[in-house]
Amino acid sequence: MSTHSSGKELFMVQVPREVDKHARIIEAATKIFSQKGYFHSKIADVAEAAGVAEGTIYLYFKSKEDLLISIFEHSMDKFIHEGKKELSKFSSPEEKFKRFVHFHLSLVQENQNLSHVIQLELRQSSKFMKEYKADKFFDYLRVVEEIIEEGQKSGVFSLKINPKIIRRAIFGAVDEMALEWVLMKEKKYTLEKCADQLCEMFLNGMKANPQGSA
Amino acid sequence: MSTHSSGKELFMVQVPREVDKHARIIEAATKIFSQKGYFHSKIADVAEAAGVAEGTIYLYFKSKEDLLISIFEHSMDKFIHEGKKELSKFSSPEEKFKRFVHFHLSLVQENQNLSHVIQLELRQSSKFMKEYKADKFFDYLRVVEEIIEEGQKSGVFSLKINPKIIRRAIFGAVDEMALEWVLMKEKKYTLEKCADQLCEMFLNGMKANPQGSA
Amino acid sequence: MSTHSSGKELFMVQVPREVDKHARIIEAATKIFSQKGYFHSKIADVAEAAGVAEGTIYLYFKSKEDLLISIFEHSMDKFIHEGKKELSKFSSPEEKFKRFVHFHLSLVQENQNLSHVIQLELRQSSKFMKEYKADKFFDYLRVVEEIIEEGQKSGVFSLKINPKIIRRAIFGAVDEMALEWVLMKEKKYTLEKCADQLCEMFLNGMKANPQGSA
Amino acid sequence: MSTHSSGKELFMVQVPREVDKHARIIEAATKIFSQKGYFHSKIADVAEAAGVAEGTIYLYFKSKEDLLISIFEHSMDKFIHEGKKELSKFSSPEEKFKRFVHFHLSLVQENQNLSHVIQLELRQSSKFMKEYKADKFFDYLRVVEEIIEEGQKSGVFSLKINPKIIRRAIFGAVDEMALEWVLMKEKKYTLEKCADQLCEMFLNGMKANPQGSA
DNA sequence: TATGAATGAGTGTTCATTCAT
DNA sequence: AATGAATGAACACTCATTCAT
Repeated sequence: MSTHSSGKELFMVQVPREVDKHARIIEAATKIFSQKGYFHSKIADVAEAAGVAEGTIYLYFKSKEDLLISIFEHSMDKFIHEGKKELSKFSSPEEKFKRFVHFHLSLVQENQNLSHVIQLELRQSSKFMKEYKADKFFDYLRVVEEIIEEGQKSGVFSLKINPKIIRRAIFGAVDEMALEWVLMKEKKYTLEKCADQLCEMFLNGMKANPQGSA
Repeated sequence: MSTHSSGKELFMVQVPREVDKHARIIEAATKIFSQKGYFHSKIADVAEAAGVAEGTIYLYFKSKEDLLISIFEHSMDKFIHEGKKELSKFSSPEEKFKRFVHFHLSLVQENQNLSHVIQLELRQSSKFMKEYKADKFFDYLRVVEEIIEEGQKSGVFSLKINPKIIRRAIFGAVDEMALEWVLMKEKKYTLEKCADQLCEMFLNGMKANPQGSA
Repeated sequence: MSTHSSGKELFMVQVPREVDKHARIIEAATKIFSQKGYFHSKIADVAEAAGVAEGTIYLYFKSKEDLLISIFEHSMDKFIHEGKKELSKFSSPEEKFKRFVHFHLSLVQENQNLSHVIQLELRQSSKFMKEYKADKFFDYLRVVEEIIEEGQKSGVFSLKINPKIIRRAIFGAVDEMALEWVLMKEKKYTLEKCADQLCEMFLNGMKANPQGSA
Repeated sequence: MSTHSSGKELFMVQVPREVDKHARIIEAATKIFSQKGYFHSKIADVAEAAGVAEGTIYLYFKSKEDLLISIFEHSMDKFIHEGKKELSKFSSPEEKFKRFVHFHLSLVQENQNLSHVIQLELRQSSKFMKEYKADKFFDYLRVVEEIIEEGQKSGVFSLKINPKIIRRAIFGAVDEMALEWVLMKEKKYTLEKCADQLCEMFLNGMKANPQGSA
């Protein structure tokens, strides 16, 4: 869309900023919400950042809360889809696991504002906490769960592991890691480094005991 | 508590129930904030729950935000102190680690409202995020870090582990676990079970390689 | 009406459906205003009911208030004209009076939405209250006044009656009657019945004293 | 209440304007609503006129609409009560009728703003139109109905009169009269004069035919 | 100390009106 | 002429905070 904007202007001079207001508002809101926090952000702030009038926001979103939730919905589908595609390139569960960790962390790195909003601000919406969280979020968790189960079946991950419990622990670890990194002002280490450390520990931790050896 | 208040007044005329009130307000705020969320909670709600007038809250706390932060401060000192005491009973880093996980999870279990506030609501305060988080929260993280370092020194934990990174991953995993458990309506498994799974995985994950094998 | 529109276009190319639209908007506004009240009606509602775009309304009416006032103007000319025509069929003042009451009530009955708007919503317009009311409305009142005066001259109505005062009382009675009837959900009696009762009372009330006494 | 305000200030300097804020707000709202119309009146206008802060209004009234309805409720009880008391002084239905007309008109005269609000602005409230109107307003109408029925029983009013229909006609006539008078800038005649004209006409109109005489 | 009535700044949302197409 | 997306001024209502008692 934005990739051929220069070409567009050649013969469509009169469509100056009409490039999907919906997307522009989402983008602006993500930035503002992540900077100031949801409750401290005013609709006027978002409107200004998006370069539209306040009223325009209500043409695209029912309410401020709807806008917040839309940020989440808008991104999650894409991420889960991309994530699955990324993982499908690899067959070994260990490799998949590494890819998952790297993918999640790089996603956070590349979408820091969005991550911030999803991790922190979204919980301000009681509507979201009641209605949405389960669906999309558990889709995401299930990806981890499936990797673990696959590894257990192929004998590389210990059968002692309860995938339903550990999937959440892994998510928590990866996400907290990401959050720290996002909030960190002077980055002390790369996310790559973090990813490696995490993978090393988790893969070791879940490794099936080399029972045959004894 | 209030049953011997008349006796108290005999020799503590000037501290009749204020100490009591401070605590009662903290307690009420913790409950209300965790139920409704910080921004959706009104000072009037807290006042009612604490059984005091709205104005009274301002005799003990500078502002609503100050009250929120006070909840954190009030509890962290106690928890870190208790945590260190608990851990000091054990000498092996592995045992200490297990204790830490169990201690944190049981703390969450016994103080669900407080956990909720600290984990979610506190981040609403920009003042907290800027000024406080580092101090008390990192004190808490440092406990984990020290256990890891101790384990590395004594040769039970791998030297490949970067304590500064992994401490946060562990905290994230344990805390997310706890959060899930707190939010779970029908508890599908005990926190003990979770703790065991976490310990198993982390201890395996951090274990020093059986060097002798090479 | 719309059935011969193709023929119309043959020699009236420049007035294709505008006349139609003006009327359609008036009609739609009358319906919407009477259903929801003037302030609770949105231009968007009227536009939808009229089957035109919002902006189109502003091609025919200066403002929402102008639209409201136009409803009144549009109908009053017709009604006064029809009323006078109807009354002119009768010569006796008493008969004229009866006709007037019946005519007004049947007008209300047949144009309930319009009546509602004129009786209730129109007063929301300060412009109307200041500028218009006098003109058209007093034209209407004058019809009653003239009947009374005529009756007084011909000796059937008492000279004690002050036509300027009583015309308004009569209008108020008839109109309140009509209003009640319009708002009444289950019609308890016909407007004919009401008209008869009103005429009976007013005609008796205005009747000249039995002159023989002097 | 307001009659001894000067005396009050002598020894109650510190209760300067505390004289029933509820009443002061009602009074201010009545004035503002009648001057500008309900929808054109802002809460800020009412607050300023009442000498209170905007928020204070919401301590006494749930909403702007509630305030409007309260104006009505607050006055109707009093008026109906006073009206019945006034009427009870007289026994002849004709005299009662005259009293009713004079009472209503003088009420309007003395409470012009209030009359305006009740007659015009109140209808803006859909809540009122649905829930309240029936109750209090019909109480008022019933007073007229009872007078008519009493007169019919005692033989002074014609049995041809349907009290349920005529009560409304009378109310409409009296009220329209009052409304005209309220809106009239230069009063062309006294309300007394109007009252006399109305009574004369209605009493004649309802009079039982002197059947025996013929 | 304790109260809670009063304050008034602050903001999400609406909707009549405009104007580029 | 017709459209309807965009505008932005306007306003009811909330609620943290104050302060007279």
